[in-house]
Amino acid sequence: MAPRTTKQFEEIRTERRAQILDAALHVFAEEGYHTASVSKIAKRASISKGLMYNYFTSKEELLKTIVLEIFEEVMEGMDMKPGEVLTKEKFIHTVHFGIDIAVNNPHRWKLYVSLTFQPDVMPVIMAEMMPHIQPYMKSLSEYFGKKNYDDPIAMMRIYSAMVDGIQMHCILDPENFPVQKAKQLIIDQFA
Amino acid sequence: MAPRTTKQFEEIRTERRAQILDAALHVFAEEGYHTASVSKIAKRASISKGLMYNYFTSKEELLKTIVLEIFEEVMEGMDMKPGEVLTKEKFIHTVHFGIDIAVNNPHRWKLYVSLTFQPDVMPVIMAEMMPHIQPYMKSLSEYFGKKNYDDPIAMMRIYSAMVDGIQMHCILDPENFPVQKAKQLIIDQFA
Amino acid sequence: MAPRTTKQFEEIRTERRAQILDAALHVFAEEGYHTASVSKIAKRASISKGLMYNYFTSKEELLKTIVLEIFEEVMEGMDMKPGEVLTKEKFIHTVHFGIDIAVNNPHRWKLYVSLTFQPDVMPVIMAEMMPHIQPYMKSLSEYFGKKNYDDPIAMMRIYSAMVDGIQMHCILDPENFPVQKAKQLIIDQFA
Amino acid sequence: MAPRTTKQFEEIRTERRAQILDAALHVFAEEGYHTASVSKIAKRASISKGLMYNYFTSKEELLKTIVLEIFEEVMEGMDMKPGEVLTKEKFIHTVHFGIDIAVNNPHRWKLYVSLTFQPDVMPVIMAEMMPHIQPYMKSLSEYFGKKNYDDPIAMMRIYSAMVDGIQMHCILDPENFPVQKAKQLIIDQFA
DNA sequence: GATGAATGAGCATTCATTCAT
DNA sequence: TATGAATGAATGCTCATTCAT
Repeated sequence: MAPRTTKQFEEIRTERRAQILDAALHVFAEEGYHTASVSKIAKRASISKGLMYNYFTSKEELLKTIVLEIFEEVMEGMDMKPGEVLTKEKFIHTVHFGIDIAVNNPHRWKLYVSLTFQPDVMPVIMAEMMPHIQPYMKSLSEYFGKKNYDDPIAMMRIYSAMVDGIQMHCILDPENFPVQKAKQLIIDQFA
Repeated sequence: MAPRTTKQFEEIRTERRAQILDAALHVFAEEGYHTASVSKIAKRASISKGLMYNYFTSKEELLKTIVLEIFEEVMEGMDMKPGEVLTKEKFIHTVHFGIDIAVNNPHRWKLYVSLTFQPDVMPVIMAEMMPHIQPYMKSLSEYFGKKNYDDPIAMMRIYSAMVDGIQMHCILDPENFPVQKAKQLIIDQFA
Repeated sequence: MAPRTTKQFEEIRTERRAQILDAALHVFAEEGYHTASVSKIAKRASISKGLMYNYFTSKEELLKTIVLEIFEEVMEGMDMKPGEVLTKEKFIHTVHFGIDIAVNNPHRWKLYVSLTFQPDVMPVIMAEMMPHIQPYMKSLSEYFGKKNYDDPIAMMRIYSAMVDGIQMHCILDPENFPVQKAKQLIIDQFA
Repeated sequence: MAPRTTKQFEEIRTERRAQILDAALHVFAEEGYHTASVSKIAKRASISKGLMYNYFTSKEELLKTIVLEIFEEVMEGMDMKPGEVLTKEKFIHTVHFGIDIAVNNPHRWKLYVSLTFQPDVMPVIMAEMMPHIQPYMKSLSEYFGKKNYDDPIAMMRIYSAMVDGIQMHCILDPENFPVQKAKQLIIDQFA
């Protein structure tokens, strides 16, 4: 019988990979990174534990991959060129996008935030992310500078904190949290 | 040797208990709840593992105790009677106190927040807390109602989210976060 | 495409086989039998794991094959007919050949010796070899008998032990071990 | 009830430790280091796997401990001061002792030799030992120098090889190998 | 009260081997 | 013939918890 073509193999791998990542994300979100067991992830992905290790070298790599994937999605969605000066429209788009992404990906976001508070897992990942976040924070500071705030960096920090708080509540109680109103308040306050 | 009096025993117990809780808090904060080992906690408290189990029935109980302790401290500090109608001064005090407590107890607070995102540990504790939080949220809603906001409950939620975000950033970057300015912004916005 | 002839297929098989054995030998020698993984062997032989199992039924068979191959090479090189009475020249040739084979095939020999000390793998192989070694040991005993040693079998054992020791050191430190001098000493002592 | 005294704890630990090392030695010798499982060692020592890790941090540490213990025993038994010039009597004692130790500790010695051929385990240990072996090799070289051999270092190497070969055969076939005769031959040849 | 030896279930990870294509 | 995805049993190791003293 003819062996599988390279393309067939690639398709299998791509699909399986996604399957595993999806399973991992859900199990991580449901139980937390440490409590989640590889067995459970494999079971949820309907594959054997061994196969998981054919795709990812460790439980930690699974985590890193998930976190970096959403991070890239965010950075891309923000669509901010390094050094770019924000217009009001762009700023407003940023607010909407930044909050919506948490609303639309509650699992991923929950995982992401929970990791921020787990001193043992994140340092490596955070270190990798920081350089990419810097320009975004700089753009924000400059935007606030343009608006004649006396301490634009402080404003940027407060703005970020408030958005993070809103994201948090969106995740923890998506049913009841008044997202739209919250966005409007942020925009009225900072834009 | 003269036998110890009951009172002496009690003193020893009280002190030991505090010793253990303090050790646990630090180890939890440094390594995260799951990564922290009972051995390490015992070592840090300079007692044996066995003795720890004489004071707390499990690692989880240690956690619960810590969380509930800070929770009680918060509720007490808020000093809000059920059904009480907030004055502006009281509201402002609430803002200050709520943020300061995170600033002054970063370890405890970090632990507290991280647990909020660990679905496997907290549910029990959260369930226990909820009834105590309700009246506080009600008081806030009513305060916002008095100020003629059209949806005071939504305001209360947004306010809470923003304060939580600020607390978070205070913990994660205590050096650089502009706490005072943030408080002022909150007060200007909501008081 | 013209179908391959039977002969062509055979050639491919022979070559592949050698390829695999060579890869296995090197990986075994570099990492030890147990540590070596089939994946690595396949990779080194530039074939798939599956194909390897088409040629050898197991990792252990790979090992057996390698060991038996060198064993046959040795027996052939010794060129000793069963029952043959050794001349001095033949004995000297035996010494040279026996030591040179280790010098010239350090990988194979190292593997061979290491297995001698791994009780879990060799018994089967050793059992298979023993009958072939017997006549060689007998010839040696008789040679020593002719030379009026009072216990020729003991001499044969001691001689073998010393040669083995020399082989060992040749393998472990080929740069510095004085092979020629060692051979001469053996010959002076026993021939 | 009175807690155990420190001395009692020490006794328990000393005994258990020996128990575990003994079990490990036998299992290693019977199955080889890699094939031996920690479970089996624990079972043979009649303790739980967990307890083993209370005494040794890893399977590898078990191995190191065993190897270093016998190594120290050997060095002590050789009783050779660094820089010491060997007398004939001392040299003869060395031969006897060096071979007897293998005869008397076949398990340990077998383990020791097998490791010499396992490229993945020993490097670290060997590196640690080398400095201690150097002076011993130097003393031997000097002894052979005194006897007017033209290349005393070569003689020392050949001597070592032969002794190693004899040790090897003593271990592999203790019943039949003529130890006494072998010693005598070595002494006649080199002393 | 106090100790730390002891347990055992659980976990991440590896790897020889099989099998559909 | 040839591939590499897939399996699953086994392994080293950890750690909350118990218990004899």
